[in-house]
Amino acid sequence: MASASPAPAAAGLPLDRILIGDCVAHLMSLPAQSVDVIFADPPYNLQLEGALHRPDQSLVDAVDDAWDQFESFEAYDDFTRAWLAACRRVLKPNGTLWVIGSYHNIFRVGTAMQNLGFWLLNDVVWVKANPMPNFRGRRFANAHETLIWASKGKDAKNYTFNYHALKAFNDDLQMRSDWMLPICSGGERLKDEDGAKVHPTQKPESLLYRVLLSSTNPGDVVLDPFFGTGTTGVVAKRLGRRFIGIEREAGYAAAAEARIAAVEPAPQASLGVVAGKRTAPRVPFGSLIEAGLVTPGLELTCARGRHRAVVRADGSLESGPHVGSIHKVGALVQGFDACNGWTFWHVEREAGLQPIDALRDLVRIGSAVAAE
Amino acid sequence: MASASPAPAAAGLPLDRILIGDCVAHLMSLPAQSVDVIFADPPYNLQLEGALHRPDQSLVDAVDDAWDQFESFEAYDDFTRAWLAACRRVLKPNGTLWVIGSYHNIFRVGTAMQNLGFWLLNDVVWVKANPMPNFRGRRFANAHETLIWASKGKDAKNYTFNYHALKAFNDDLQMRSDWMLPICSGGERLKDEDGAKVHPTQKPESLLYRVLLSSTNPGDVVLDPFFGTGTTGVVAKRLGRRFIGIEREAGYAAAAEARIAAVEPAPQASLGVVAGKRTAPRVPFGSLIEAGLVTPGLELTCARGRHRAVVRADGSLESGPHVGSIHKVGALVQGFDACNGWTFWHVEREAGLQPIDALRDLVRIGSAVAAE
DNA sequence: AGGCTTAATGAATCGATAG
DNA sequence: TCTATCGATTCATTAAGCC
Repeated sequence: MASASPAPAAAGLPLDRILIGDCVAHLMSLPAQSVDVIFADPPYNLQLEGALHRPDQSLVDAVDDAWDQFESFEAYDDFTRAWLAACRRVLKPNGTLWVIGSYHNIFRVGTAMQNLGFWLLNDVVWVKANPMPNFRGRRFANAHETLIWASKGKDAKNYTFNYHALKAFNDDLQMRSDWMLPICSGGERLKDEDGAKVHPTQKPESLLYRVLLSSTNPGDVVLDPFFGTGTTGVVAKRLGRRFIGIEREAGYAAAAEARIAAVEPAPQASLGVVAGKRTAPRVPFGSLIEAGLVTPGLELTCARGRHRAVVRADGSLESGPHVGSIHKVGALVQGFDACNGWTFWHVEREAGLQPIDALRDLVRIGSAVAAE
Repeated sequence: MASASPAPAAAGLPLDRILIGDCVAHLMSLPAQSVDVIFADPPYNLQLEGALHRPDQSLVDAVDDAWDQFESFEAYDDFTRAWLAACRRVLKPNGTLWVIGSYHNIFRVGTAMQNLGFWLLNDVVWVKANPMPNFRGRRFANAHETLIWASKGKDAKNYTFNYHALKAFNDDLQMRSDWMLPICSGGERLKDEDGAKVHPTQKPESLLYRVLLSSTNPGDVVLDPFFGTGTTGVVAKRLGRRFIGIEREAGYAAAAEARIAAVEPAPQASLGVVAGKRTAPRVPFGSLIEAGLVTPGLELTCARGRHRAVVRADGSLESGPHVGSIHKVGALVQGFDACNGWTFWHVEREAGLQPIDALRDLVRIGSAVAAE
């Protein structure tokens, strides 16, 4: 699976593979506008000095790897602009980019993203259920990290956001920008033979699960330019998404490859996401008349019975002086600029008042059955 | 109390007063290295277009004031650098600076702070207990704002941080970087004769209470260059700190002055407002999947085994034609309007059928155990 | 008074499609 | 590219109104 050779320029993507080497070089060799989502966990530029001990004098295993060392803010900014620009080229016009970071680097990353034209959709805070405490008592316990989610530009509005799936996931309340999740520990945390952490900043699968569930569809291509030990690949495989990993250190890539190979994908049938009305086939009001569910002359009312209108043969409504579509007349009788006539207007049924939206559902089910 | 005359250059500070005018000009007339803490709530540079309506067609009262309009990122950056540099001069060597913002501006502010030499101590997220929802279903609900807390430089280590006071405040757990607090509403929110809000972005006193309690001592001087309606002054007076407010709009300053005059310095009386314990974290059904306690494809049944449903990867259930949350599908299969999915749906375990609510308890215990 | 229902509102970068 | 139309979308809290 792992490979050090650059991907062919325009002949398809190296799907479900890990490219070993510098991410900017590899990104430049991938076709433009070819991936759906990018998740990036770049070096945080932690700027630590000296060793940190816990109150019991044990040593904290800090992130002091060479890849996290930069000479200056300018050097870090140069690095950041380079990989962000390379990612931008590879991203589809309606793709989105996720970046995770801490206060050490996230402000510089966010600024660079805005300067490159990315349009910020949300910042999301990963609130850690079990963060490392602050041992010196000189600051607040650093209990969160920040993710930035962005589209390619202000006018790129057709990005993927599985709103209803996330809402169902969250017990029918819309998902918020604060996610409380435990850090990566226990059996999920990769350890070597000595019990040492394989990677100092392995992200929990739960975090990537929520990222990919919200912003990708099954079959989408997810690229991770700082693949590390491959959490992005693990969750992508489990959720039926394709991944492309780029990792500079062969040791991390090897650990990732073995880890991903052991993953069992979720059953295909369970991968569907809850769809909203936006994805349902459009049914004009006139179809209800054609289907015989509504007859010309029928009186519609609002839920309270305050407003009334009569159905005309051409699918328009008439209410006093107002004539027009179900939406237009609904807006006019209320004095609003706009109105969703499907949920505003009701018909009298045995069970009481019913929105005409329910009749539309009947038409949809009917045509689905007829199509089989 | 309010005054438009500049403060004398070196003859003491205009304590407990509001200076009306541009903050950079006023800051330049104050003595260098003279204030202990600065709290700044600058314009966020929201870039709104068009009107936003709620689903009930009511209009969202947006922040469209002239003071929040900037021509470009460059103009906003110039503005930011100017006030930050002026603040830096006035700050004592061991003083600290707080800035609050949202994803629209906070990345630029944080970058500018680092570039000017400020040393970031923490970023703190104000998680809103009751944020405004997302009305169009196209993003995550923007449920937090970010504060940056910084010292004057890497070597300025003798700043004030009342670690033990905060720990006692937080039920003997060290204070974390995520603060859940309600937005400013009710009697605390300033309204004019017509019932309209006096300031569009009034901050809650509980937020300033925590800021000043953590990073100032009684008698310290707190400066706020974007004073608005004076929440910083209110809390400073209540906590026995001195304040200097700078505000460009005389109307805001007048409201602040009247508000502060009515404040009784009585710390203990206000403690109860903010000392409220964080309630048990809500665990949505999706978290059980993220935690691996439930896998996509698993079959759930009701207690009698009459109804069955399959778990999907997005945290929804599927039962015949019904797809949706645990609650929605529970209601649909029974023909009810509502259902508590947590107690209705069960999983097969060695000990027999078990409600999924028991698994939720495991998630809560798991994060608590991991935190120890 | 008290309990219930209805209305109001908050730092918001909040469409898609056919013609 | 612009315009008109269709029609999708909300949570917690406070306050007011109504029996």
